[in-house]
Amino acid sequence: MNKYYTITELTREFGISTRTLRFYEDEGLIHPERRGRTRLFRTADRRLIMEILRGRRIGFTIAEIREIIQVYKDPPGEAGQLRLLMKRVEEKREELQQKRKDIEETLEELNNVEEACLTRLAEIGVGT
Amino acid sequence: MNKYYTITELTREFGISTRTLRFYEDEGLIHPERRGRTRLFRTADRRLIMEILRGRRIGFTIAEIREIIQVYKDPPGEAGQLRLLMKRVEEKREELQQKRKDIEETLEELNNVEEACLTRLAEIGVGT
DNA sequence: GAAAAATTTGACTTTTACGTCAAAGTCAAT
DNA sequence: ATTGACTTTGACGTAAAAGTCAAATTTTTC
Repeated sequence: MNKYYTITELTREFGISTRTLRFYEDEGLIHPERRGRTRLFRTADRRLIMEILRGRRIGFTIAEIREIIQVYKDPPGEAGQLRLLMKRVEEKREELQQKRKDIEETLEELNNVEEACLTRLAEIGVGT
Repeated sequence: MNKYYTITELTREFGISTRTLRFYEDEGLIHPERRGRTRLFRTADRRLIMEILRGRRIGFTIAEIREIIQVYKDPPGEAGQLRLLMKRVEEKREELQQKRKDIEETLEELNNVEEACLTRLAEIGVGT
């Protein structure tokens, strides 16, 4: 079938605007096909968008996301480049591990807040 | 001793600028004491800054961070407010869990990239 | 107590990631 | 062929989170 997605189908699915997708195209993150001037999105484009949005949720900048996509598209062949890439990977790993730790600590705090709320609610009104 | 920290001590420790700390003060996140016009930071301020930076790393906005600080400073007493807060806590929890999942997936991908690099390096140059 | 270093304030600028039009083109259905 | 929905392009706008710069104070050090 090789179905095409229209731009609004995708914006609805992902809760983003057409402006956002156009922006991602301008930034070179996606390259939907065209019929005339209208963009036609393939399944591959859709998957890529999902990855872009994941990167966005994590807090990656457009430049970082572009870089990641780039590496997947054509991985470096030369040894120096490979080592450089590995260094960058290691940096990113540390950043993400820190972020994960931050998140876990914050989740803990959310638990405390919730408990405090429940306790307080029990104190003032008997009904839950 | 009840030591004071100067603004630059803190900027150096946390790798941020004085502008950032002033900005956080303008935004009502911190309230360092003053001797004349100069800011004097206490240990409590320092801890608060650490929490602000953690929030920042997670991707919280200033407004969200302010809200969190506010809840800690004076938790709501009224039942309706408490329920509202619990709802917000639940939303944040889901957001953070999603983010954690995103991070874990990305860490997995980083592993793959690293392995691919190592494989490729082994292929081309024998020396590691 | 004078010079040097640090700090403050205020105003203006920048960057990122889009939002918001407006005008024109396009396609699907009537 | 026209209506109406959708899409594109381009230009300009915006909000958040600082950065930058200059001038005035203040503090510290010798």
